Amino acid sequence: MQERTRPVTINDIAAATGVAASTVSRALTKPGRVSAATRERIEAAARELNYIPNTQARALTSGHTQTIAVLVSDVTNPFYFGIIRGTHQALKAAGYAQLLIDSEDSAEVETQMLHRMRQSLDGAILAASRLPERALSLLAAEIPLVTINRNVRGVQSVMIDTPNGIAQAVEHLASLGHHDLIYVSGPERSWPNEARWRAMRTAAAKHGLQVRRVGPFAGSRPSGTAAADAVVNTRATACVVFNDLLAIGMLSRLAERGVRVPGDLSIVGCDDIFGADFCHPPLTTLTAPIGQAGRVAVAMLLSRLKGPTPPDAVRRTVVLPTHLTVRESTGPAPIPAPS
Amino acid sequence: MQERTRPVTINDIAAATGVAASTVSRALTKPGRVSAATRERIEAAARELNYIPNTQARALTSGHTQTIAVLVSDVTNPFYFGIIRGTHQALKAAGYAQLLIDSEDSAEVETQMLHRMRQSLDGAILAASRLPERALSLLAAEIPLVTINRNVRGVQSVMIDTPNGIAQAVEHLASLGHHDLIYVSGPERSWPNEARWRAMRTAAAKHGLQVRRVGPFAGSRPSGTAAADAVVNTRATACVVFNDLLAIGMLSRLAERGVRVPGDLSIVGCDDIFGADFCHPPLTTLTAPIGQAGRVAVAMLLSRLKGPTPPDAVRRTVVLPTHLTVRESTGPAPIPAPS
DNA sequence: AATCTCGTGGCAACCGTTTGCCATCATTTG
DNA sequence: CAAATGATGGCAAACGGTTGCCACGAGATT
Repeated sequence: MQERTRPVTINDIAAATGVAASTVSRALTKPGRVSAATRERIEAAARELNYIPNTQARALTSGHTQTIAVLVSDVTNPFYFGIIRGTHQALKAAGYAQLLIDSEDSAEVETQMLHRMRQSLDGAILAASRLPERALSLLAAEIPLVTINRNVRGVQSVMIDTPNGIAQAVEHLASLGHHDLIYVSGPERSWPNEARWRAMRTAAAKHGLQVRRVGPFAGSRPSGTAAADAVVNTRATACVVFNDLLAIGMLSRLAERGVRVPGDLSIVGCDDIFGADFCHPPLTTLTAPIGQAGRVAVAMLLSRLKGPTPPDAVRRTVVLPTHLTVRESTGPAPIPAPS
Repeated sequence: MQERTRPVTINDIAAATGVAASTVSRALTKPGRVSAATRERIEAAARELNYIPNTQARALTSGHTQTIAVLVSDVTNPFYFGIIRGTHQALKAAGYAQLLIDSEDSAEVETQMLHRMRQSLDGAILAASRLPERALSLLAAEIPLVTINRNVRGVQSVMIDTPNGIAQAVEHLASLGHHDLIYVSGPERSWPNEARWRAMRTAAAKHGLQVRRVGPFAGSRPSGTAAADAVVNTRATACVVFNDLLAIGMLSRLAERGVRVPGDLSIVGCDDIFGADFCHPPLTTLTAPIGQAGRVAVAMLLSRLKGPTPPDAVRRTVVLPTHLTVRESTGPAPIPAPS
């Protein structure tokens, strides 16, 4: 029925209460700055008129947009769902909006987007950045940044301690009698991938086990085919896989080839994403506190936006623990067939 | 090294080229309005200085924020991944930013958020709105809206034609010799849920099959337990389930109870979400073009934002076809045990 | 040759809010 | 009782663009 009405502004409130616009502004944003009496009158009027502050105008002077970008390298990767959920919750609770950006696995898109939007953002959370270290530092000087699973000097970060979990996984496999392990590598330039591989080697060494690596593979389901084939060729009896997505892809291929899991081959994934518990067989995996990672990242970012960077009060890096969740994709090492 | 530099403004460019700021503005936004020569000079300077227009300031006068909100009822529901991906792609291509909002399945949050942000948005896409029809119409008057899977007079929408797919599913089950069908119902107030149930009844009637309904259940994995138990009680031989998430939940419970799928019970899901192909057994399901739905929704919204609502040139409702993807959760009806 | 057009660019107001500075008045202090 | 102090509110200038209106000059028209 009614025309699209012009939104209520502070001027309308000022007119309604007979004070200046500046007083309205202060009453609404700096509670102590005006007398309690007038503040109440103004607040009443604001409620009455159903006033909603204009974010754009606010941002223009204050420089704060109340918006945080969350960058993921691929929105369809279930690993990020948890993160997105976590950041979303925390941001919403703090009154911030979440701008979701898919960097399409491209460092260029990542920089471009961040650079172009920097005036519209108060900060950004980088889940799995593909950026080289130098570019990341540079960017961090332009806009407040928190990375997830990426450790760069001078940039706050939340690290998921998968390496430590890897040790648990290797222990688990060792106790099942496996001697010959494979690490199925993810993308070469992925930071967590390298960390996992290093952890795997040290853990294997500690238990006196042999460990090799195949790959690199993309951390996606389709790559599972090639990965599975590669692993089968090695004749190893157990493997730890870069992430669950890849592991699930492998599962399909192995079923196709008639390789029994865990009868012939035990598999450990990483992350415990959606699906890891209902694939077949359910995946033994390193459960990562993904949602928490998102929430913590937001907390770090926001605390920095509030206090003007108290040098050390803000912790630079937070490490979140992981643990091994044993399901059905791991089992005793097969008795070697007499050759 | 360098201080956080003040961003380049239109005035800087004006100063650099010796023209007025207004001319710069026009050169950059209304190409025909200035002479080619000056425009080129200005563009060169803009490139040179690495000028990035300030979105907030632009929005203030123009009223356009180049931002579209995408509302989902639960970010962690894999059904929305596809939609989010689709909208994201399309929006990015058109130079819009995507603001992701989780309505937490609450009509109240939905209205609140939309209302509060309406000044910061050019429009919104509602994937699975929980809003009553009236509220939706009202909201549509406030801010350009496109709904997905929700048909309300006067509101543009993208409909996924699952009902038609249901007919295919019933046909499939009929051909496998099933006579006694169950529809496992989703949330009561869900629009698509009702549509699916209606389609199921007419399809069953057409084939002379018996069909009942159990539920309502939440469209989530945990609800699968109760749903599975309910279905087993009915002694039906086949069921169509509101969505894949619920179906996958049922699968787990059925395995636990020793009910074989499809040996004892055939199951058809809806949506073909991530995971439907690798659960156990892989789910026969109605494949919905989810990503496309997101893209189409964006296209509809943007075309309306451009042309000032050419009454009919903009189609009001677009229907997207679905098809049945047969995997391994459906099979021949069991031979009834002699009682 | 005088006028009409049109293309081009500048001026200045405006979008809604924030904020530095000043004026006012009441209260406290010496 | 005069002066200093502090609390409170108004004025006006930003913030970075956009846009209506006007002015100027060149080419076209009569």
